[in-house]
Amino acid sequence: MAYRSTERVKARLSASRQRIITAALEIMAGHGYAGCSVAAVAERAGVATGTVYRHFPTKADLFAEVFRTASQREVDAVARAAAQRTTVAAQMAAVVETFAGRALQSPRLAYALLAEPVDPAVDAERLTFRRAYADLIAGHVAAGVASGELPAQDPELTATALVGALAEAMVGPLAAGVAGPGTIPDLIRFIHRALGVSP
Amino acid sequence: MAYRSTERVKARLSASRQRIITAALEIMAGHGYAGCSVAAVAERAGVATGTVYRHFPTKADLFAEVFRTASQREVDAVARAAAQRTTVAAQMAAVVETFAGRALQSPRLAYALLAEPVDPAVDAERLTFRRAYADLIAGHVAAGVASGELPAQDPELTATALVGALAEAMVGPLAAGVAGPGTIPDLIRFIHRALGVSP
DNA sequence: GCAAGGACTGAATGGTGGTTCACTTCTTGG
DNA sequence: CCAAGAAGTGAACCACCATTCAGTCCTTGC
Repeated sequence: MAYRSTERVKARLSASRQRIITAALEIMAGHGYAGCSVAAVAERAGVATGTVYRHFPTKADLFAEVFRTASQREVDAVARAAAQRTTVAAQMAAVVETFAGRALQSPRLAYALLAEPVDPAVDAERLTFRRAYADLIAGHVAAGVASGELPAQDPELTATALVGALAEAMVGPLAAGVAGPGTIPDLIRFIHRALGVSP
Repeated sequence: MAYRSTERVKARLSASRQRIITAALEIMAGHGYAGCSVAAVAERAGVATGTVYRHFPTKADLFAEVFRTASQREVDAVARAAAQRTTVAAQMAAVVETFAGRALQSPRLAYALLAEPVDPAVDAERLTFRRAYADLIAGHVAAGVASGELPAQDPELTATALVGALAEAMVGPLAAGVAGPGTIPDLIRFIHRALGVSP
């Protein structure tokens, strides 16, 4: 045997794979999923289209990973912001502010992640994205119920419904490019009421 | 001139057009939007594919109308159910029960109308669907705020968020085919809290 | 019955874009 | 430097389907 993959090659492969994912993310942020042909991603990553298929079996697999990466980043940011607060009320305010703030910062990407039409296989990844948010929120809600800060309720259902409310409330502003100044505070008030935070 | 379209022909044309819409709806209810090739719709309607294009300029136009028809039916049913109640609390309970009940009755269709990936042009029609629900809810909320049954709030934002909550809460059950027995009552409680209905 | 003109047909067309693969280039151990 | 084998290339391929259109069938008023 005259060839065995070495560390240096492994690193280059991994870097190449990463560049493809990054390129896909950048195109999504600029032109949405609709602008993400495999050829365009490859060109931006500086590789040939065929090379994309050395790293991902299908386009759907590539974008499943792209969605996973982007989602993780968003969920982490929101989780980090919430973790710095002590009451559930403050935690949920942080969730809304962070989620909405970041979405409005990159509206095209947020739209792609939240609502843009995509292949069914990629759509499935979106479910886990929303699920991750729901889990995050459900954790805080359950803690709030346990501590008595919130009234008794099903944390899962509350969290799911809140994720839907948050996403739906952002679709309009994302399409418009900006949110009215009252939107975020109003949304926080809505969510506090929905949680049963005592006024 | 030896030919002028007569009533009988007009009626046949209109019936044919209607059959195409109905066929599309039936296929959506059975196999989702994904199963709705023009050829499949035409076959089910008992016409040739070309005939579809004598009634609709493009597939997107056909499905815009299909979505509009189906949506209107849903919104009307929900509006009718809500109109029979007198308090906002009862009206919103009726909204949830009717919306969720009907969705669970035809889960595939509900999924197609709510969340399935579709052409952007058809997706736009979906926005008006959600908008119609939001307007319906916003009307009741505004009345409730005016009468003092609900605390001060932006009825538009509340309604939008509630539509999102409702839709999101249904996606899981729709995928599963059934909702847990507590889902609908819990959802009603959630929505009552979110509206600020006094307990 | 017949001419005019619309309705209907469905096989052929065409555009799109994901996927492949024969070939080239690079990497490795000896 | 060489042979073996992997990585990279990108033009060609192909499947899928919406859309078209030349030919056929119907309907109408005379």
